[in-house]
Amino acid sequence: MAFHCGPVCARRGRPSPGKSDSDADEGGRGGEGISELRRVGKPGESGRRRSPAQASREISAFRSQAVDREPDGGASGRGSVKAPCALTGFAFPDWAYKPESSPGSRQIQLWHFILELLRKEEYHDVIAWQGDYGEFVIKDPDEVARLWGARKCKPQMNYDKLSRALRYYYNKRILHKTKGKRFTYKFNFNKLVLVNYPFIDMGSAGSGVPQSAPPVPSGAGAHFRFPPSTPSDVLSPNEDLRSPGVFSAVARRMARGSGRSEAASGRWAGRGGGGGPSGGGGGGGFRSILHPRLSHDSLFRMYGPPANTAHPPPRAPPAHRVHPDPLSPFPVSPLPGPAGAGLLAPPLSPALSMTPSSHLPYTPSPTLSPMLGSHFSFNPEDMKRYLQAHTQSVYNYHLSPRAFLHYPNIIIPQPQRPDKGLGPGAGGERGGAGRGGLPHGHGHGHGHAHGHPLHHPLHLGEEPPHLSPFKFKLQPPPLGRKQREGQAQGRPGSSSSGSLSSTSGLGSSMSFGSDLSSAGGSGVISNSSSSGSLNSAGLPKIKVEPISDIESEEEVEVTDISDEDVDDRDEEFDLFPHRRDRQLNGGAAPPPADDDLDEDVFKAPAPPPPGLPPFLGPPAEPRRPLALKSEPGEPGETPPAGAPPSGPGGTKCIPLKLRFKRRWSEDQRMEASSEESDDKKVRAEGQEADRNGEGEENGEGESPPPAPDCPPPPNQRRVSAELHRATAQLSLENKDC
DNA sequence: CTCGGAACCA
DNA sequence: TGGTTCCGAG
Repeated sequence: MAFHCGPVCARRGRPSPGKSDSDADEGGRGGEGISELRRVGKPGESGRRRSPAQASREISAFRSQAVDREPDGGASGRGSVKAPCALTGFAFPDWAYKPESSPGSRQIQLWHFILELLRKEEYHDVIAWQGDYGEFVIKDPDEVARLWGARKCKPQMNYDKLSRALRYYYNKRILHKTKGKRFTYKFNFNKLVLVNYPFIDMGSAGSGVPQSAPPVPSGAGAHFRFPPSTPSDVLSPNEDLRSPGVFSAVARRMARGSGRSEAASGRWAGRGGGGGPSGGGGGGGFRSILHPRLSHDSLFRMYGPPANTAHPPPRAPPAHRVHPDPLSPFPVSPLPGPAGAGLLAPPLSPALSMTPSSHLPYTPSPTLSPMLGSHFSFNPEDMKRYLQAHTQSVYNYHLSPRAFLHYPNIIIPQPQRPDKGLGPGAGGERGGAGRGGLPHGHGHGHGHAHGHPLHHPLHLGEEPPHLSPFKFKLQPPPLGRKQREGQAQGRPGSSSSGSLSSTSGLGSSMSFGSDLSSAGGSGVISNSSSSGSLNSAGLPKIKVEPISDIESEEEVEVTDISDEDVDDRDEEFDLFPHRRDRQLNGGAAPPPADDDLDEDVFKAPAPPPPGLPPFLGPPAEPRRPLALKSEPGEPGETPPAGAPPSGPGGTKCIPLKLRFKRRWSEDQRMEASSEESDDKKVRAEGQEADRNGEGEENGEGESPPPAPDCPPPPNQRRVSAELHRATAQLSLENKDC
């Protein structure tokens, strides 16, 4: 067993570059000796014989690490980020590795390592992407364990241990297990990305494309701060993961949002298509991503012409899930191969895949990308682009129309958010806006935490002056299974955990700055119209269109950012949006309406309570507030059974706080039952998906690519306008209340 | 196989 | 913090 622990191991730090081979030392180091004795017994890894090839692989693996770190000269230079290594293609910012930043992350982390292996073709026989986006299979567990052990200088490493480590990621949401499939796990790239790059300023993304404008280094006042957060932030499960509130939100949205109807069900629509292996050129990758349901045209319509004129006309309908690289979860293969073209950014996240490429302003261009060759990179720039794209997509695409309206300029929280400790008001998660704002509620908040607005194409610039950190986070911290259980038990009342408090913060809920308001351009509205799903999602329950029959609920599902947060669920997988719905249903009580509720809350006219700026009613915008809830009859708002009594009708007037509370309570309940929910959700989702015609990720097979449906009706805009109005009214009402 | 608790390490 | 190592349970 030769593990290469050499240099690498020696220092916690990263191996020095180049050393690759050297490492061969085996690890014998006693350091860990601890249990060697014990371990001895285990069969395991130890014995594996490796083929030379493997050996080489190992080496390369190590090497890659070292290499990766090269500074990139490129744009990325900014900040502490290190340049991605072209060689590896997979680069992480230094901080990712660095100890200093985060205590925890001094060394390479397992997920990094996994990703690394994944991106290397050499290891495809050992571990490879498979199935849904982000899903990978460990073909040779022992080998992977060995490699890992080598990297960590833990000769005794075996799959059992490695898998344990992997399981810890579940709670962090970095990974989750694909049930039913052996050795199959799925990355939650959103988390990874978001987590790591929460600070990225999306603002630039807006219209445009970053291409021309590389992200500005933080120094410049730009929002983009690179290394703001410490790595720890990055990964920390509780907050950290979420921290990227906005992003999260986005992600969620992506996942969930229209998701359900759209991508959601489908899994990442993106998968394939576009880009070819090479990443298809610039936009290609994304393009492929478009949600099946939406046509480019629609998108455009919805959002208006892409900011960049440059965009090529929408292509033919993207093939869903077609990927050049079968192995890769990304639309564009992240793999090092030829694909060089694929820029990481976009492809990176499976989530992205969901996004419609069309708008993406972002066009991957080699030039732009520092990492040309690389596919997956954490390079800030790439990430930024990625995120931007993400954002856009999210907002544009996945967010509810409402969201768009309101959040046109969503800002990403700055790295240093004060909010951390936010009080109730603050909302717990840092994440700001995205997070969903209100826990269930809608988030009206302003999400912007200052910062970085995501803009829509429509509104680019405005950033709200305020930087408030995101506040709303109602969600309780993600719970582990155990925790959940515990909660369940404990939580008779409602949220037991402290998280609540944050929740309570309803008020805290996100605050959207004026930004949001600004957003609204018509474009936004149109969005809503886009697909039924969107509508549903977006606007509060107004059914603009008869969406498919699918349960409106689902369709409705998500919507705003606020929803987003819906919490953990989302969080869990941003990637997997659907779950949430399921959960609701499954969840204890939540009546079908749950979603509604959730949404309701959000929907509720959120007149932002004092703390919250009105979600809807953007000041800036002339448009009137939407009727958030105009949901017809939606008792939706009404509290679910368990929910507090607000009459259906009455609900409208209910103070936001109450609403939030209710929502919160519900959530809590749900959470309690959540355990099941996952599975259930999954199933449900799957079902739904099926209904929709889209498959979900359920581990099982891949579902066929979803067919796009529901082109947005032309009148959507009108509708949306109406909605806005209604919203506004509601808002007013609420205020009164 | 998978999960997750617990103790422990760095 | 992020595993690593054991281990019992399903």
